Amino acid sequence: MAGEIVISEKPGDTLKKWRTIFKLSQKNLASLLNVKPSVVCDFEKGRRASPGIGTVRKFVEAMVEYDKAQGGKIVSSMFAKDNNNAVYDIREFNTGTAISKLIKDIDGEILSGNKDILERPIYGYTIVDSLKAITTFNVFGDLYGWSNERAIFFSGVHYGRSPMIAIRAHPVKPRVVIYIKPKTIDKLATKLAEMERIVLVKTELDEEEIVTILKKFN
Amino acid sequence: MAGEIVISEKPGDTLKKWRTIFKLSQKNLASLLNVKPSVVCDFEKGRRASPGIGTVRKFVEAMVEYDKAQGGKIVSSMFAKDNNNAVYDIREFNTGTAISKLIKDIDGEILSGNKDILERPIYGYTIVDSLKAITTFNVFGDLYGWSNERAIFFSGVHYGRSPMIAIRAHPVKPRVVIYIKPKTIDKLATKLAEMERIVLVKTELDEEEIVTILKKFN
DNA sequence: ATCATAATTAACAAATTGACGAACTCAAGT
DNA sequence: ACTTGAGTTCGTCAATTTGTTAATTATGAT
Repeated sequence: MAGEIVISEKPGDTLKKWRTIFKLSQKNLASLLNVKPSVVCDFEKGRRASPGIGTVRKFVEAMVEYDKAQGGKIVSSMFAKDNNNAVYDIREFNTGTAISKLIKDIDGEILSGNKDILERPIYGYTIVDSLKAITTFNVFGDLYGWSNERAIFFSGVHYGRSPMIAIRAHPVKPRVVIYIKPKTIDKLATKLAEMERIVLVKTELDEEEIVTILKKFN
Repeated sequence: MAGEIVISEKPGDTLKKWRTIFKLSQKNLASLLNVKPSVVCDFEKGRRASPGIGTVRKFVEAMVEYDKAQGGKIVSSMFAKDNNNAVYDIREFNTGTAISKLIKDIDGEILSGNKDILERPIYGYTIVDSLKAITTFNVFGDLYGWSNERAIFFSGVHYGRSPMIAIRAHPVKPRVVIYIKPKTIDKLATKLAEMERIVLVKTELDEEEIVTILKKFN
């Protein structure tokens, strides 16, 4: 998002694109930024050839935070494009939860990854149907504001290669990756997890059971 | 790179990080930008809190072009970390070559992807050992300056899933993906190619033969 | 201790940005 | 035909950036 704006020859157009994605009017966005609507328009229309990165940051942050306040619908919708719901569940915690607690609660088995980060907190999770995820959306969506302080569950995992490869290719990485009832685990997957310093976990619980357990988290 | 600079709380530090990665002194970089060294220092030290995105672009472009002029060593080294050479060959063309010509010359068979882009030009290629690539480096390296007007060859391909998934997860995509002597082609790979509007090609030539042929390209 | 090179800082002019407000266009409603 | 909402254009102006020069401080190497 921020990067895209900087790179594009017409930053204003990109800015506008994102504003419309977030379903904001110039007026709305302006009020989020505590400026007048004409300011937003000037930027979109490219009146300022080279806006400062501070301005870009403000725009991006305002939109992401606005969405978050609305329940993160836009962000979520990037996951679940086309109603083809690849995202089984997605939630943010209000307070951090230790990785180790989450693993214990879902009866997970650690397959690989850095054990020295097990006490770090995470602030949310996403349960993804691997295959659907890959075929229906831009994998993680290049969304600024997505922290890596979160866990990602993958269901429908065969060897566990593909999800880890997608993660490897992506600039923003989760802290924990959990495979739901994987058939087997490819050696490459564990190796990649180690390289990315991600904790790789498997669980034999199904999606429903996991959601029930995670409901208790706050 | 550009995005990283914008997002980081200390853009100056990030700028410096990249300058050192490209092994440039402030003086060197300044001369590439046709400014005095003190300007570079001012940015790195954060004396200019919010540089314009044009400035950021200039910095990034200067560094990448400088590297390219030196033979693209830094860029290449991002590919071939640890001397674990996953990149068999990498080159830029001076003039564009039509995708169709390249495919014909390497005796390629089109598996899937948009045929309406076959006459578009590409400006370089990379031959990658898939497995090594995934295990040894940040896949494509988040490097600005990498155009998507290029072809990527993958050798050591089994089903063709993994390379396409990596591409799907990555924001910058090549125009053409060529599998070198694949065992078989997974349906998912062709589907992803279509979705990404990438031309997916296979060839039975080996790396050496391909390089010989591409040597003639300019 | 000295010389050269790299990096930092300060002081300053010119250009640009960031913001405002007022006037204006361009649909949609009603 | 009138009103409302959304978006555009533009003159204005303080604050900031962009760039210069010159002086000062590390950091090495001999």
